[in-house]
Amino acid sequence: MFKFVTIAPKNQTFEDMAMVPSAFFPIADLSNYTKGWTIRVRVTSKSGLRTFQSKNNEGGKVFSVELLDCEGGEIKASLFNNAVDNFGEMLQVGKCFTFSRGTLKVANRNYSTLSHRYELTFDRDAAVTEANHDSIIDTMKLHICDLRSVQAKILPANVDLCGVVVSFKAPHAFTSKDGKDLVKREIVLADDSCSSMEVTLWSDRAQKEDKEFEGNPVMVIKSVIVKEWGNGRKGSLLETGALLISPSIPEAAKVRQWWSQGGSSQTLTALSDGAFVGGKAPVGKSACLSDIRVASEQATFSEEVFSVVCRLAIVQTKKQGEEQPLYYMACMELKDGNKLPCNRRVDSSGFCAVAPRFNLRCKFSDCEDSTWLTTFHEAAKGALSMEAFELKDLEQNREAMEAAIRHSYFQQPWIRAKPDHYNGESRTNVACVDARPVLLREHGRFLLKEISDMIVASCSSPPFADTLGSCGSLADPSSTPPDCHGREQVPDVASQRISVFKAVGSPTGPGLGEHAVLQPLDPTRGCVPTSSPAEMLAQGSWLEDSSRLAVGPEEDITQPTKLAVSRQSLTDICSSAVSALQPSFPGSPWSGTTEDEDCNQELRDVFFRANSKATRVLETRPLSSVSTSAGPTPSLDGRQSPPQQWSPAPPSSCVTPVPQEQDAGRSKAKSPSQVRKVFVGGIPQEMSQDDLFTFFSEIAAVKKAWLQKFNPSRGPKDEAGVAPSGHNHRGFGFVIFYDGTAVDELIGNSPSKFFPLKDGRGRLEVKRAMS
DNA sequence: CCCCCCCC
Repeated sequence: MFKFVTIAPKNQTFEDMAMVPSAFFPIADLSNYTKGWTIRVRVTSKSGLRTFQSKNNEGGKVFSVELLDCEGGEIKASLFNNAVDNFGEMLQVGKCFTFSRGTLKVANRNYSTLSHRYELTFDRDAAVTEANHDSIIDTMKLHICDLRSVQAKILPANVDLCGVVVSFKAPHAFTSKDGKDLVKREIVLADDSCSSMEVTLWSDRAQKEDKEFEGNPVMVIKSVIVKEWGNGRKGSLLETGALLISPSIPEAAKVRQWWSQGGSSQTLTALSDGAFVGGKAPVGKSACLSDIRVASEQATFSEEVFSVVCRLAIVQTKKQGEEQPLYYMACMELKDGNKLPCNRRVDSSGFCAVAPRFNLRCKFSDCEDSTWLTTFHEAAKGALSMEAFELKDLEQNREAMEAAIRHSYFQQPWIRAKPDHYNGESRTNVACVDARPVLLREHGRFLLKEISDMIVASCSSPPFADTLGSCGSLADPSSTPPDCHGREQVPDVASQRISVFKAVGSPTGPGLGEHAVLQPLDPTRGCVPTSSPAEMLAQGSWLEDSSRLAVGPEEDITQPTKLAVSRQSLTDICSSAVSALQPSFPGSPWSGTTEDEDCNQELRDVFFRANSKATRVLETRPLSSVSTSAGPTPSLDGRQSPPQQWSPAPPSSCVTPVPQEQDAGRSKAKSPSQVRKVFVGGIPQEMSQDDLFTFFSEIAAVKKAWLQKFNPSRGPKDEAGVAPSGHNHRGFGFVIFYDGTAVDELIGNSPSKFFPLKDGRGRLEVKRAMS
């Protein structure tokens, strides 16, 4: 992955080579156990001087340098106050010095781009002398990484790049929101991994003459911070970094050659796509709530933002019987420097202008999972479609307040959620950073495309290879409907029908949609006649968003069978396609417009295309994670639902009213992912995440599998979380199956089961996951 | 002892 490149100074002599550096301590070995060390180093970068007000109100000043020694060790050093006076002028980039009498402390990962576990600080005791014999120390150390691998990095990432300047903008001067005058210039770099990324240069580097950027020069840029921006990734060259134009290093020559021998006309994969759909934060990856759960369990430093269409299920109004505050009074004064309100909590005396701001814990649900998200003011306004003062107006009456909140339950926002970070530490908490109305048209089309793609995929691959596997192993054959398998052998195109199901469930139960009852709905109209959520609630039930698409013979579905487990993504795509396309859905932009008809046509097209290919796609997940055996899905009262008439039903009658779940609100039920998740121990270091996935895929359909990495915050900086000993993971991991019955099959009632590895190198221990 | 990687 990393290429190790060093840039040697010119005129390196034999004498230099022969000079034994043993008198000097290797930077790489410095730690806070090292005493009496002296290092001999080259300054490879130097920051500007900063002044500050320390906590005891004394003024201070500091600047920092990066130091490189002859063995390639690098460390950051900060010089304070007296050291600034004594050595500030003397320390210049490119020159060599000996340093001693400094203090070592564990490096703060946030502020150091180097990989050293420690950093140095120097103050009045510091001893720094200029050294002459400097030529055995390289002038710079690069860890060049190609752009394609930047795409896969956990963000924010710090990388060194070597690429061709494929385009550049003019320098642009502006004032930041903190009042700083800044100049930036954006360039686009491309390399022989056939990828390109936008990188922002600052101040002097931005103000180099245009001609420096003309003619597709190769540039090496060291210390680029890569972040998610818009729908892509974008780099920014740090002050401590370096910009080399057309350097004489092998990497530059290689990229140059690639460019001149056809690279310039190749199609490049662009990592940067600044386009926003709206709003300031990144739109994020389209996901399900279970993806958020998995990401938060992994506790990485990922900045990934997830974009989920889901429903607001519950707001935490009480915690262990205690009423929870739903908003707080915040200072509305504008902060100096920028025009944003300071939002600090103020006491009841309120010395400055105050306004209520939401601070909620909200549970959101989608077709697969539910998750609690910290939901601050802006996002809460969107999720509740309510202003905080509307709630405060009811403060005399708590019940009215809670009722007002409940009124917003089952709204379907489009949220963006982001793992919460605090001082650079990743926390298991996830925050909802934004909630806004679903862009129904856009979302519906997106889903339609997925449906379409899946239908194509399921037609081209052996139909139901995986389904049959699952069906065979997971279902009780005696209770499987007889024609479930028979039909697949000889598909009778003419008799195939497409059915759209919606699952009807109670919103209060765990994992919304358990105890679901299937309703065949009208395929010929291409849309699902349904009641509005308000009507459903009035009936004491709710048309849950986990609608399913099933394509199959009519008779298969008129018997409300529990359908075989197959493709997970089918669950995903159906989760909102139908509601997004419901003309009757309140507020739908399609309502009563010609778009209404357009979208129905699209839906019809997709369904009929599927129909003509005689595809049979069955249900993807057990509709009840309580009952996992195959066979008829019982309705709530324990009776089998009667066969449904295959005819369009008027909206109000197409949904069977379902009584409120008796055990609504029970709290001990496992979430769907817990039921389907196992702990795997005894994993050899050579086993990769993909191997883990493959291993268990041979047993049952695996949704996700991952290895537990070392916590990067607890070790030397290494974004891959690799421990110093070269271990790739902690020897254990987790697997989530599509279906909880896989876990039952695997483990049964035993505390754990062992699975030998094929190559005889030990065995894996599988247990039920604790959470 | 500090800065918190700048902007759209």
